[in-house]
Parts: sequence; C-alpha cells; structure tokens
Amino acid sequence: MERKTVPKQTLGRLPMYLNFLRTQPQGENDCISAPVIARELGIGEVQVRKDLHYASGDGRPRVGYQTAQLIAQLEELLGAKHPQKAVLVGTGKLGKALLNYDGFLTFGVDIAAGFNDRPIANAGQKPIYPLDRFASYCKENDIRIGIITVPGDAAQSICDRMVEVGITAIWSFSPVKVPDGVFLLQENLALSLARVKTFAR
Amino acid sequence: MERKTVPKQTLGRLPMYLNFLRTQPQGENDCISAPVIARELGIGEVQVRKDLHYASGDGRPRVGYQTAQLIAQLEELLGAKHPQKAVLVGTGKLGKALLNYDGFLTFGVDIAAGFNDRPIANAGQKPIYPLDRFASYCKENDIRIGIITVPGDAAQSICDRMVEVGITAIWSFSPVKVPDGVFLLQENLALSLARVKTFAR
DNA sequence: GGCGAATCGATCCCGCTATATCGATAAAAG
DNA sequence: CTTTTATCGATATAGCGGGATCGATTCGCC
Repeated sequence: MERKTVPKQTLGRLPMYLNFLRTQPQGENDCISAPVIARELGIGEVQVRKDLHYASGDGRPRVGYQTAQLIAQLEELLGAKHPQKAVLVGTGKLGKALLNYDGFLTFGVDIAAGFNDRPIANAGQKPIYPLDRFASYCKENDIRIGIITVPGDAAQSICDRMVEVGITAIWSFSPVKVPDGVFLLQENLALSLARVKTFAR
Repeated sequence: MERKTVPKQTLGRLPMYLNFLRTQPQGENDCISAPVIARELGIGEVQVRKDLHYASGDGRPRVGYQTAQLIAQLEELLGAKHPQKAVLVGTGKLGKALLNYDGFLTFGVDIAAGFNDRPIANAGQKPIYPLDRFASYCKENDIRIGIITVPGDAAQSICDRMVEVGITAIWSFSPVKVPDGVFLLQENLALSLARVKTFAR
C-alpha cells in the first residue's frame, strides 16, 4: 500500500468512515461490506470502495472488510494514533465549548491551549493564555493546527498571526482568507442553518 | 433571473460575498467590480463573476455591480428576506453560543428561544425556558426549525419530541435519526477538525 | 464625436470526482 | 464438486466546477 495521492474529497470522507466504524459492534472477526457502509452513510457504494481502497486494499469478496483491521488502517492513514496539538484563539462561548470538548482526541487532535485577548477563567482543564504569548507558545510547541473562534472583525488578524508562526491548517468560524499552501476549513454556522431553513415546510 | 441550480460550491461562497459587501462603504450609487472582490477575497476573477451571475446578472462593463443592489440580490437568493423562527434545545456552552450569535438573522433565521432541562440563567437577550414548556411553545409559535445541542445520550429523545410537535427541519450537533419527511443536517465538529488535521503538514 | 481601457458575460477546455459497468473471486448452497 | 450469489477491484463514462479566452459594452479621456 504505497502512497498514492489521496483525493481531497476522499480525505474528507475518511474520518466519517472511521467514525461510523467505531460505532459498529465489533466481535473478534466481524466484517463489514462497502454496500452496508454506503447505505448507512448515504454515499454511493462504489465511492465507499474507492475511498477505502486508499486505506486498506484488502477486502474479501462476499464478506467485505475486517472491521477491526479497517479501523486500524484508517487510524494509521489519518494518523489518529499520533495526536497533533492544536491551538484555539477566541475563548468566548463557542471557543470554550470546543476547548472543553473531549471528542477531538479520538481523531488525533489535541487542543493544547486556548488564547484570548483578555484574561479569562476557564472552568475546564485546558489552559487559557493571553494573546501576547501566542507566538512563542506555537513556536515552542511546534503547533500546526489553529482554530479561530473570535468575532469576525478580529479573525483575519488572528489568521495572519497563525500563518506567521507556521500553522498550516486552520479551522475558522469567521470568514478569513489564507495564502497558498495553508489549508483552510471555513465553518459557516449561519449558512448551515440557512440551508436547514430552506428545507423547513 | 429565474431558477438555475446554484452549484454547492458557489452557494458556499455567496455568504462570503455578502459578508464582504456589507463591510464595504456604500454611498448612494457605489459600484464594485468582480476583479476587486476577487483580489480582496483571494478568489479567481472569473469565479467571482460566475458566482455573482447566479444572483445578479446585471453588472455593467467598466463599473461592475451596484453594491446596494447586489447585496439585496444576494440576500434574496439566500432567503434572508423571509426570516423564520427556530428553537434550540440544550443550552450548554455550545447552545448558548449559538443562541446569542446574531449572525443567523442576516441569513433569515431567528432563534426565538432556548430550552433546557434545568433552569439556566442566560447572559444574552434570548429567553431560556424549561423543557416542559417546549411543546406548547413550539405549537403556539408554529416553529418548524429545531436545533439540538444536548449531549449525545439525550439527543434522540429531544429529536423525537421535535418531530412530534411538527418541526420539519433539524440541525443537530449529536447523532440522531429522523423519520422520512423530516430534514436533518447532522453536524459533527469532531469530524470537521479531523479533516483539518489531515491537511496539516 | 472618436479612441482606449476596463469589465462583463459567454464559450470553450481541462481536470477531478462520482457513477456505472464488468470481470474476478470467495463464500455459501445444493 | 458445481452452481449461485454477493462483493471486491479495475476500467470506462459522464458531469461538474474552475480557469482561460474572446467578443461586446460602457465609461473616461482627448
């Protein structure tokens, strides 16, 4: 199983498979087939096979893939066993919610610290530092992942600072733009809700 | 300007344009051109024209688009002109963050009230009611949109109650199942962050 | 009024992704 | 042992989105 370039879209779906598989009952040698996964997740059957082929490559006809093995392979490909540290800037309600959510670790991301322009007490376990320690902290800890949960007008400047200290993947809840070479997942909660609205009858 | 199917990717960028345009100074007849927008947002110039064409269709050569008119057209396309009420259940950190976020109104959704199983003070403007008033409130206000921000184990029962009172579109941050005829947008923040991580080098 | 510059909208092309199809294979059934 | 069936992996096809190009149009300037 050598490095073939995994399509971006596929890369985006792999965590979904992993998440689904983990919720499946697994006996010792339980197997699961692509059609089943496809039906559960509402994806095309062929699509699933193609995606999984990037991670596994050994499914058996008539039975599918060994669940436990497939999970392991997905975790390997996604690096879930090698957690990476992330920082979060903007510890308002949303920021705190993310900071204290413990579900990220199961996908190999550890939000190591939060930052805020004003000192704020944190009810949870993660430390919250003032913003002036941001750059030094990121460099010392070799941070590559940044999360932006500040109000819109401050987002871009935070984003720029992140890029400056070497962060290469950003998850932002406010609109920002990044230079080439930096990955950006733009979350738009308002738009999501707007989409929900269009289906309300 | 009649119905053409707007590509999903485009739909994702439209709020970005709207947001940007709203931050622009607008005199009476100020205009803005696609190349300018493209430069500001870091998008291809042609891309911008194509996207805007779905909403507007009347830009003038050498000047561009009338800013105010373009904003209005984008708002129209995004449905911001016909606000609809929604309810939110689960006023933890995430729930409160959404409840007090004022960006939803600009896209045509008004979260009218929050609900919680235990009485909780709200720092913001929106009321938070105990859960036993949920059904009556929804029926009295003809609510069609529900937001679920409760912990995973309680989500399904909340979801069922929503369906029961006539809610037809649900935005959930915990995994739930809905019957046919009810639209569900399943949000999974852990998955999103996992996706971000796969791009961090 | 005519010329040049800038921008729009339309068309074309390319690459990527999704879907459909097909042969191969392994388990199950008879 | 043979047949049937479900599933895999590979290949072919189609559709969509992104980028480039081009003629058309309008404003500024002479």
